[in-house]
Amino acid sequence: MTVRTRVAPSPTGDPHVGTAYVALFNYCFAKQHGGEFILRIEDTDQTRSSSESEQMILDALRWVGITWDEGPDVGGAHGPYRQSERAALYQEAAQTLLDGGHAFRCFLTSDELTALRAEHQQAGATHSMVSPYTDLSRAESDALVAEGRPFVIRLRTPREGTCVLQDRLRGTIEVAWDQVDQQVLLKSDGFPTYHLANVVDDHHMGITHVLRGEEWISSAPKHQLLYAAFGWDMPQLVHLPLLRNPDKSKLSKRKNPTSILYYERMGYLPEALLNYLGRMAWSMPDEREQFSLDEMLAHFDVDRISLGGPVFDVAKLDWLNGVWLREALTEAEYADRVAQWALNRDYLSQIIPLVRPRANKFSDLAPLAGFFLHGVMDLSPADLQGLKGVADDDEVRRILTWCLWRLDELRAWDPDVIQATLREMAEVMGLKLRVLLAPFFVALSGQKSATPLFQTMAILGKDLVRARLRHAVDVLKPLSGKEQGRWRKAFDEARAEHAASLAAAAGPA
RNA sequence: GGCCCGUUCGUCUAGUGGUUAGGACGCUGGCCUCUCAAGCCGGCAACACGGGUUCAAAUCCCGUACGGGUCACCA
Repeated sequence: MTVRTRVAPSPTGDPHVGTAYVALFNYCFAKQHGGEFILRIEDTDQTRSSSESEQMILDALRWVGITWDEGPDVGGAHGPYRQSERAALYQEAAQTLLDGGHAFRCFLTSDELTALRAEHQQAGATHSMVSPYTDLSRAESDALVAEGRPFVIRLRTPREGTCVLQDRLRGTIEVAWDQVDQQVLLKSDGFPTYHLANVVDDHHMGITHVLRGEEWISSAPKHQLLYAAFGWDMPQLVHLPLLRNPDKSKLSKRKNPTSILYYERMGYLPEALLNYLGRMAWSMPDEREQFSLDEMLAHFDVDRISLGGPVFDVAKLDWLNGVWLREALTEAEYADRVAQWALNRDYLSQIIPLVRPRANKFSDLAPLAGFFLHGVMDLSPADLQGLKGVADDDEVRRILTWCLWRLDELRAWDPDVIQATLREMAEVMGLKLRVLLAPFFVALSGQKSATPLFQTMAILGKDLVRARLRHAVDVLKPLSGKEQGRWRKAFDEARAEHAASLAAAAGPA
């Protein structure tokens, strides 16, 4: 049997380092067994998935140096590799489950569901929730469908006994069946949830080993149930420990840069980033720190994965990247990489329109545009103090924090959108645009004035902007947990108020 | 809160019954040196706790504590 593994990202945002981490382990495992590694796009969430995100994820994985044998862009014998293009398969699978009595239609509306959930919680129940439609006869169920009642298809779970699972790294895991919920398999929009699509695809794509994040352990019983219902062999499960923030929580962009694009932008070598990810939860048998993908592949041993969740430590990544830069590249390669990074026609041509009006000679460019080549800016509190129209440190922190939150919601990232957003924030906060923008110039360029802000932000990119703004806040005083809560509430209220006043102004004439 | 997973220096880790518990990052002292890095040499620093099992436990078992995940028509 050929070993086949996969990574199955959901195209709902920036390419995450966690995706590269999981991909790396899957890749190494498959390749070292002479197997195949597949990339599948899990875009069953119609409201959040986007093709831009999919493209970014593919590009980012390629950038770090991971390649796949089958995938949406390279094809393969088990396609299509995008779940949105496999809808019929899931419909059919759901029907099979329904017919076999392994699933049932649930006609609960979302309001009813919410109410039920609240009740369930209130009662302090220690088992999972059971739908009132669980035991509806097929005839009754069909009748409701004929009436046109919307429904979802849920998994029928045993209410007693114990589910026994095997995890390659953790051994036997036992879960009482009454803890397993009647997971929605097919949503009312006809799309499958992760659980159904994942099992169906892994089977049809011949996946033999599933290396995935630890967060999936608790849903493994459902998956096992599905495999059994279909009469399929279940792949071997390997739950990898989750990458963590310094505070040990699951790595999140609120607390740590998580986008691969950020690391690319900061000037890390893809080889170094991948090398670093390979050091997360794993080590070379001889404990050497620096190794290439091929070297990792040659020595990889899935059973030597350690289980404590590793903290993603940028300081060590910096050191490792430095080792690559100093020792692994020739000078010529080094020059090429620098050019590739930022000193290229493409990047310069974005910057030049902004600095050309301001420069009288090329040597003016360094002070004018040097910040385009920086990581986070080297700031002291004084740099952010005494800005005209800004009351105090807390106001600067509040401006940056609120705008950061608002900016995080943006999908598009271009000068117009940024401009509209910041103008809106000025209104929300009751500040003149000029005043609101003042801290931005300092945070982003290190100077009180710089190139036009909105274009500048667009060029710097969302990730770097986020990092610099957050750094500026931290330089004054990091946001405490308490402030975070208070400010978030005030932020939401101010926005609601602003929206209301807009509505009133535009109201019926 | 229920359930599940985890726990070796601050961080990444080696270690699978007998080790002075090793390495790496960071921090720190020194050497080198036109400065700063880099490099080299040294230092600080860990088996969460409590019970067992055993001649012997970081390693096996049980509890406790702590951390994490999960309880969505998101993945």
